[in-house]
Amino acid sequence: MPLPASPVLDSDDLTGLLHQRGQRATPQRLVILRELRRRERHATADEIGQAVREALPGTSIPTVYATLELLVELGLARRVGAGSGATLYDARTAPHQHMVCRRCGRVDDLDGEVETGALREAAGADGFHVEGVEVVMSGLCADCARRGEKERALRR
Amino acid sequence: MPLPASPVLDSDDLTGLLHQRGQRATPQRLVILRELRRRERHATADEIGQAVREALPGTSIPTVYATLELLVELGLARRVGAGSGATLYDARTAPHQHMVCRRCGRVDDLDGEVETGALREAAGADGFHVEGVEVVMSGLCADCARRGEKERALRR
DNA sequence: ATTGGTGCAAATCCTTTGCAATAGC
DNA sequence: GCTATTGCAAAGGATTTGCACCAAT
Repeated sequence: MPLPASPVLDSDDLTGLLHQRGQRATPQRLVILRELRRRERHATADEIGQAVREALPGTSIPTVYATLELLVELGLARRVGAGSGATLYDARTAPHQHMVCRRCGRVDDLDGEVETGALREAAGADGFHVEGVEVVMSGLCADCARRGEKERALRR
Repeated sequence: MPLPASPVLDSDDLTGLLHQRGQRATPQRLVILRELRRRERHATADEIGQAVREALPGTSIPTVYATLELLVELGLARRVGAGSGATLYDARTAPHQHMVCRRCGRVDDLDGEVETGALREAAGADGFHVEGVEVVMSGLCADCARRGEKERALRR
Protein backbone atom coordinates (compact mmCIF):
# COMPACT_ATOMS: atom_id res chain seq x y z
CA MET A 1 0.00 0.00 0.00
CA PRO A 2 1.25 3.54 -0.73
CA LEU A 3 1.87 5.57 2.28
CA PRO A 4 -0.52 7.56 4.38
CA ALA A 5 -1.40 10.72 2.55
CA SER A 6 0.89 13.36 3.87
CA PRO A 7 1.35 16.08 1.32
CA VAL A 8 4.81 17.03 2.38
CA LEU A 9 7.11 14.99 4.46
CA ASP A 10 10.32 16.63 5.51
CA SER A 11 13.76 15.16 5.78
CA ASP A 12 13.34 14.35 9.42
CA ASP A 13 10.54 12.03 8.51
CA LEU A 14 12.84 10.22 6.15
CA THR A 15 15.28 9.82 9.02
CA GLY A 16 12.58 8.25 11.15
CA LEU A 17 11.38 6.00 8.38
CA LEU A 18 14.87 4.70 7.81
CA HIS A 19 15.55 4.12 11.49
CA GLN A 20 12.36 2.14 11.81
CA ARG A 21 13.79 -0.22 9.24
CA GLY A 22 17.22 -0.36 10.86
CA GLN A 23 18.70 1.74 8.09
CA ARG A 24 20.87 4.82 8.24
CA ALA A 25 20.03 8.41 7.55
CA THR A 26 23.05 9.49 5.55
CA PRO A 27 23.51 12.99 4.20
CA GLN A 28 23.39 11.55 0.67
CA ARG A 29 19.94 10.15 1.23
CA LEU A 30 18.58 13.32 2.75
CA VAL A 31 19.95 15.50 0.00
CA ILE A 32 18.77 13.20 -2.77
CA LEU A 33 15.23 13.30 -1.45
CA ARG A 34 15.41 17.04 -1.04
CA GLU A 35 16.63 17.52 -4.60
CA LEU A 36 14.02 15.22 -6.04
CA ARG A 37 11.36 17.20 -4.23
CA ARG A 38 12.73 20.58 -5.11
CA ARG A 39 11.93 19.93 -8.76
CA GLU A 40 8.22 19.84 -9.27
CA ARG A 41 8.91 17.48 -12.10
CA HIS A 42 10.27 14.03 -12.86
CA ALA A 43 14.02 13.74 -13.15
CA THR A 44 16.58 11.21 -14.25
CA ALA A 45 19.07 9.65 -11.88
CA ASP A 46 21.78 11.55 -13.67
CA GLU A 47 20.08 14.92 -13.26
CA ILE A 48 19.59 14.28 -9.57
CA GLY A 49 23.19 13.19 -9.28
CA GLN A 50 24.45 16.43 -10.76
CA ALA A 51 22.24 18.52 -8.52
CA VAL A 52 23.19 16.57 -5.42
CA ARG A 53 26.88 16.95 -6.17
CA GLU A 54 26.54 20.70 -5.84
CA ALA A 55 25.59 20.32 -2.21
CA LEU A 56 27.52 17.15 -1.56
CA PRO A 57 30.47 16.83 -3.92
CA GLY A 58 31.62 13.32 -4.65
CA THR A 59 28.23 11.70 -4.37
CA SER A 60 28.40 8.79 -6.76
CA ILE A 61 25.96 7.58 -9.36
CA PRO A 62 25.55 4.12 -7.82
CA THR A 63 24.51 5.81 -4.60
CA VAL A 64 22.00 7.95 -6.43
CA TYR A 65 20.47 4.92 -8.10
CA ALA A 66 20.34 2.91 -4.91
CA THR A 67 18.77 5.78 -3.02
CA LEU A 68 16.14 6.55 -5.62
CA GLU A 69 15.18 2.91 -5.63
CA LEU A 70 15.00 3.02 -1.85
CA LEU A 71 12.75 6.06 -1.94
CA VAL A 72 10.42 4.24 -4.29
CA GLU A 73 10.28 1.33 -1.92
CA LEU A 74 9.50 3.70 0.93
CA GLY A 75 6.68 5.21 -1.09
CA LEU A 76 8.33 8.62 -1.30
CA ALA A 77 8.89 8.54 -5.03
CA ARG A 78 7.44 7.02 -8.16
CA ARG A 79 9.25 5.50 -11.06
CA VAL A 80 8.10 6.53 -14.48
CA GLY A 81 8.96 4.09 -17.19
CA ALA A 82 9.09 6.60 -19.99
CA GLY A 83 9.95 3.78 -22.32
CA SER A 84 12.44 5.76 -24.29
CA GLY A 85 15.73 6.50 -22.61
CA ALA A 86 16.37 6.75 -18.92
CA THR A 87 14.03 5.90 -16.09
CA LEU A 88 12.44 8.91 -14.47
CA TYR A 89 11.81 9.45 -10.80
CA ASP A 90 9.11 11.67 -9.47
CA ALA A 91 8.35 12.84 -5.94
CA ARG A 92 5.13 14.62 -6.79
CA THR A 93 2.35 13.39 -4.56
CA ALA A 94 -0.64 14.74 -6.48
CA PRO A 95 -2.16 12.15 -8.79
CA HIS A 96 -0.98 12.75 -12.32
CA GLN A 97 -0.08 10.79 -15.40
CA HIS A 98 2.49 11.08 -18.14
CA MET A 99 2.53 11.67 -21.86
CA VAL A 100 5.59 10.50 -23.75
CA CYS A 101 6.33 11.71 -27.25
CA ARG A 102 7.64 8.84 -29.32
CA ARG A 103 9.47 11.19 -31.64
CA CYS A 104 11.37 13.57 -29.36
CA GLY A 105 11.09 11.59 -26.13
CA ARG A 106 9.69 14.49 -24.18
CA VAL A 107 7.67 13.57 -21.12
CA ASP A 108 4.91 15.86 -19.93
CA ASP A 109 2.60 15.69 -16.98
CA LEU A 110 -1.13 15.56 -17.11
CA ASP A 111 -2.98 16.16 -13.90
CA GLY A 112 -5.85 13.88 -13.11
CA GLU A 113 -6.71 10.58 -11.62
CA VAL A 114 -7.57 7.32 -13.35
CA GLU A 115 -10.04 4.84 -11.95
CA THR A 116 -7.93 1.79 -11.24
CA GLY A 117 -9.92 0.22 -8.43
CA ALA A 118 -11.28 -2.65 -10.51
CA LEU A 119 -7.85 -3.31 -11.93
CA ARG A 120 -6.22 -3.38 -8.53
CA GLU A 121 -8.86 -5.73 -7.29
CA ALA A 122 -8.42 -8.09 -10.21
CA ALA A 123 -4.67 -8.10 -9.69
CA GLY A 124 -5.14 -8.76 -6.00
CA ALA A 125 -7.33 -11.74 -6.80
CA ASP A 126 -4.36 -13.13 -8.72
CA GLY A 127 -2.20 -12.84 -5.61
CA PHE A 128 -0.34 -9.83 -6.88
CA HIS A 129 0.38 -7.13 -4.30
CA VAL A 130 -0.17 -3.86 -6.11
CA GLU A 131 2.03 -1.02 -4.92
CA GLY A 132 1.50 1.47 -7.69
CA VAL A 133 -0.21 1.97 -11.00
CA GLU A 134 1.49 3.85 -13.80
CA VAL A 135 -0.48 5.23 -16.70
CA VAL A 136 1.60 6.35 -19.63
CA MET A 137 0.15 7.75 -22.81
CA SER A 138 2.31 7.59 -25.87
CA GLY A 139 1.96 9.46 -29.11
CA LEU A 140 3.16 12.70 -30.57
CA CYS A 141 3.55 15.94 -28.67
CA ALA A 142 2.06 19.06 -30.27
CA ASP A 143 5.38 20.15 -31.75
CA CYS A 144 6.24 16.81 -33.30
CA ALA A 145 2.74 16.34 -34.68
CA ARG A 146 3.03 19.69 -36.44
CA ARG A 147 6.46 18.82 -37.80
CA GLY A 148 5.15 15.48 -39.03
CA GLU A 149 2.42 17.17 -41.05
CA LYS A 150 4.96 19.40 -42.73
CA GLU A 151 7.19 16.53 -43.71
CA ARG A 152 4.33 14.57 -45.15
CA ALA A 153 3.32 17.60 -47.17
CA LEU A 154 6.83 18.04 -48.55
CA ARG A 155 7.05 14.46 -49.68
CA ARG A 156 4.19 14.92 -52.13
CA MET B 1 3.97 -26.53 -34.45
CA PRO B 2 1.65 -25.22 -37.17
CA LEU B 3 1.09 -21.53 -37.38
CA PRO B 4 -2.21 -20.46 -35.88
CA ALA B 5 -4.21 -18.35 -38.29
CA SER B 6 -3.82 -14.73 -37.40
CA PRO B 7 -6.99 -13.55 -35.73
CA VAL B 8 -6.97 -10.10 -37.18
CA LEU B 9 -4.65 -9.07 -39.92
CA ASP B 10 -2.48 -11.35 -41.97
CA SER B 11 0.90 -10.68 -43.48
CA ASP B 12 -0.57 -9.49 -46.73
CA ASP B 13 -2.19 -6.65 -44.88
CA LEU B 14 1.19 -5.64 -43.57
CA THR B 15 2.44 -5.61 -47.13
CA GLY B 16 -0.34 -3.30 -48.16
CA LEU B 17 0.15 -1.04 -45.19
CA LEU B 18 3.81 -0.67 -45.99
CA HIS B 19 3.27 0.01 -49.65
CA GLN B 20 0.80 2.74 -48.81
CA ARG B 21 3.61 4.46 -47.01
CA GLY B 22 6.11 3.89 -49.77
CA GLN B 23 7.92 1.29 -47.70
CA ARG B 24 9.02 -2.22 -48.59
CA ALA B 25 7.58 -5.54 -47.56
CA THR B 26 10.72 -7.48 -46.76
CA PRO B 27 10.72 -11.08 -45.59
CA GLN B 28 12.27 -9.93 -42.32
CA ARG B 29 9.32 -7.67 -41.60
CA LEU B 30 6.75 -10.29 -42.46
CA VAL B 31 8.42 -12.94 -40.34
CA ILE B 32 8.95 -10.64 -37.39
CA LEU B 33 5.27 -9.77 -37.32
CA ARG B 34 4.33 -13.42 -37.68
CA GLU B 35 6.60 -14.43 -34.81
CA LEU B 36 5.36 -11.67 -32.57
CA ARG B 37 1.81 -12.82 -33.22
CA ARG B 38 2.53 -16.48 -32.80
CA ARG B 39 3.30 -15.88 -29.14
CA GLU B 40 0.18 -14.94 -27.32
CA ARG B 41 2.39 -13.03 -24.96
CA HIS B 42 4.76 -10.08 -24.86
CA ALA B 43 8.31 -10.75 -25.97
CA THR B 44 11.66 -9.01 -25.94
CA ALA B 45 13.43 -7.95 -29.11
CA ASP B 46 16.02 -10.59 -28.39
CA GLU B 47 13.46 -13.39 -28.07
CA ILE B 48 11.86 -12.39 -31.33
CA GLY B 49 15.27 -12.19 -32.95
CA GLN B 50 16.10 -15.76 -31.97
CA ALA B 51 12.78 -17.08 -33.19
CA VAL B 52 13.01 -15.19 -36.46
CA ARG B 53 16.49 -16.51 -37.12
CA GLU B 54 15.11 -20.04 -37.24
CA ALA B 55 13.03 -19.17 -40.26
CA LEU B 56 15.33 -16.51 -41.63
CA PRO B 57 18.93 -17.12 -40.53
CA GLY B 58 21.12 -14.07 -40.35
CA THR B 59 18.40 -11.65 -39.39
CA SER B 60 20.15 -9.03 -37.32
CA ILE B 61 19.23 -7.46 -34.04
CA PRO B 62 19.19 -3.90 -35.38
CA THR B 63 16.66 -5.02 -37.96
CA VAL B 64 14.52 -6.61 -35.29
CA TYR B 65 14.51 -3.43 -33.24
CA ALA B 66 13.76 -1.24 -36.21
CA THR B 67 10.94 -3.48 -37.33
CA LEU B 68 9.32 -3.77 -33.93
CA GLU B 69 9.39 -0.02 -33.65
CA LEU B 70 7.84 0.20 -37.10
CA LEU B 71 5.07 -2.21 -36.13
CA VAL B 72 4.29 -0.03 -33.13
CA GLU B 73 4.05 2.97 -35.38
CA LEU B 74 1.72 1.07 -37.68
CA GLY B 75 -0.44 0.17 -34.71
CA LEU B 76 0.21 -3.56 -35.04
CA ALA B 77 2.10 -3.89 -31.77
CA ARG B 78 2.30 -2.27 -28.36
CA ARG B 79 5.38 -1.44 -26.39
CA VAL B 80 5.35 -2.38 -22.75
CA GLY B 81 7.77 -0.42 -20.63
CA ALA B 82 8.25 -3.04 -17.96
CA GLY B 83 10.62 -0.70 -16.21
CA SER B 84 13.03 -3.37 -15.23
CA GLY B 85 15.14 -4.88 -17.95
CA ALA B 86 14.28 -5.00 -21.62
CA THR B 87 11.39 -3.39 -23.42
CA LEU B 88 8.61 -5.78 -24.28
CA TYR B 89 6.57 -5.88 -27.45
CA ASP B 90 3.09 -7.27 -27.65
CA ALA B 91 0.86 -7.97 -30.63
CA ARG B 92 -2.19 -9.01 -28.60
CA THR B 93 -5.17 -7.06 -29.75
CA ALA B 94 -7.49 -7.72 -26.82
CA PRO B 95 -7.35 -4.98 -24.19
CA HIS B 96 -5.19 -6.05 -21.33
CA GLN B 97 -2.78 -4.56 -18.84
CA HIS B 98 0.45 -5.61 -17.22
CA MET B 99 1.70 -6.38 -13.73
CA VAL B 100 5.42 -6.11 -13.13
CA CYS B 101 7.03 -7.66 -10.08
CA ARG B 102 9.68 -5.32 -8.74
CA ARG B 103 11.55 -8.16 -7.15
CA CYS B 104 11.85 -10.84 -9.84
CA GLY B 105 10.96 -8.71 -12.84
CA ARG B 106 8.23 -11.04 -14.02
CA VAL B 107 5.56 -9.48 -16.20
CA ASP B 108 2.06 -10.93 -16.21
CA ASP B 109 -1.02 -10.04 -18.16
CA LEU B 110 -4.30 -8.98 -16.69
CA ASP B 111 -7.27 -8.95 -18.99
CA GLY B 112 -9.56 -6.00 -18.79
CA GLU B 113 -10.03 -2.51 -19.98
CA VAL B 114 -9.36 0.76 -18.22
CA GLU B 115 -11.47 3.84 -18.75
CA THR B 116 -9.07 6.33 -20.29
CA GLY B 117 -11.46 8.47 -22.28
CA ALA B 118 -11.22 11.48 -20.01
CA LEU B 119 -7.45 11.21 -19.95
CA ARG B 120 -7.18 11.01 -23.73
CA GLU B 121 -9.42 14.00 -24.05
CA ALA B 122 -7.37 16.02 -21.60
CA ALA B 123 -4.20 15.11 -23.44
CA GLY B 124 -5.77 16.04 -26.74
CA ALA B 125 -6.71 19.43 -25.37
CA ASP B 126 -3.00 19.93 -24.71
CA GLY B 127 -2.25 19.27 -28.36
CA PHE B 128 -0.90 15.82 -27.71
CA HIS B 129 -1.86 13.14 -30.24
CA VAL B 130 -2.52 10.04 -28.18
CA GLU B 131 -1.70 6.79 -29.93
CA GLY B 132 -1.81 4.40 -27.04
CA VAL B 133 -2.28 4.19 -23.31
CA GLU B 134 -0.21 1.79 -21.25
CA VAL B 135 -1.26 0.83 -17.76
CA VAL B 136 1.39 -0.91 -15.74
CA MET B 137 0.89 -2.05 -12.17
CA SER B 138 3.96 -2.59 -10.12
CA GLY B 139 4.34 -4.46 -6.88
CA LEU B 140 5.10 -7.98 -5.81
CA CYS B 141 3.96 -11.12 -7.54
CA ALA B 142 2.42 -13.82 -5.39
CA ASP B 143 5.66 -15.79 -5.15
CA CYS B 144 7.82 -12.85 -4.17
CA ALA B 145 5.30 -11.58 -1.65
CA ARG B 146 5.34 -14.95 0.07
CA ARG B 147 9.13 -15.05 0.05
CA GLY B 148 9.23 -11.54 1.47
CA GLU B 149 7.07 -12.55 4.43
CA LYS B 150 9.37 -15.41 5.23
CA GLU B 151 12.46 -13.25 5.18
CA ARG B 152 10.88 -10.65 7.40
CA ALA B 153 9.90 -13.39 9.83
CA LEU B 154 13.43 -14.78 9.93
CA ARG B 155 14.95 -11.42 10.70
CA ARG B 156 13.04 -11.17 13.96
C1' DA C 1 17.65 2.01 -61.76
C1' DT C 2 16.36 3.84 -57.43
C1' DT C 3 16.65 4.16 -52.84
C1' DG C 4 14.92 1.83 -48.72
C1' DG C 5 16.62 -2.06 -45.84
C1' DT C 6 19.80 -5.07 -44.09
C1' DG C 7 23.91 -6.96 -41.59
C1' DC C 8 27.97 -6.15 -39.26
C1' DA C 9 30.75 -4.14 -35.85
C1' DA C 10 31.31 -0.80 -32.85
C1' DA C 11 29.56 2.89 -30.05
C1' DT C 12 26.56 4.72 -26.62
C1' DC C 13 23.79 4.95 -22.91
C1' DC C 14 21.78 3.45 -18.59
C1' DT C 15 22.26 0.71 -14.63
C1' DT C 16 24.38 -2.64 -11.63
C1' DT C 17 28.25 -5.13 -9.27
C1' DG C 18 32.45 -6.12 -6.51
C1' DC C 19 35.18 -4.56 -3.13
C1' DA C 20 37.98 -1.76 0.02
C1' DA C 21 37.34 2.32 2.77
C1' DT C 22 34.20 5.17 5.65
C1' DA C 23 30.92 6.67 8.76
C1' DG C 24 26.20 6.08 11.17
C1' DC C 25 24.35 3.95 14.97
C1' DG D 1 32.82 -1.57 17.42
C1' DC D 2 29.73 -3.40 14.30
C1' DT D 3 27.98 -3.33 9.79
C1' DA D 4 25.28 -0.48 6.54
C1' DT D 5 26.64 2.63 3.05
C1' DT D 6 29.64 4.81 0.20
C1' DG D 7 32.85 5.75 -3.96
C1' DC D 8 35.45 3.92 -7.47
C1' DA D 9 36.21 1.38 -11.43
C1' DA D 10 34.66 -1.76 -14.18
C1' DA D 11 31.23 -4.90 -16.02
C1' DG D 12 26.89 -5.77 -18.04
C1' DG D 13 22.79 -5.20 -20.91
C1' DA D 14 19.89 -3.06 -24.07
C1' DT D 15 19.46 -0.26 -27.91
C1' DT D 16 21.31 2.64 -31.61
C1' DT D 17 24.58 4.30 -35.23
C1' DG D 18 27.52 4.40 -39.39
C1' DC D 19 28.41 2.46 -43.40
C1' DA D 20 28.92 -0.64 -47.37
C1' DC D 21 26.19 -3.99 -49.71
C1' DC D 22 21.80 -5.91 -51.27
C1' DA D 23 17.25 -6.32 -52.86
C1' DA D 24 12.19 -4.73 -53.34
C1' DT D 25 9.76 -1.88 -56.23
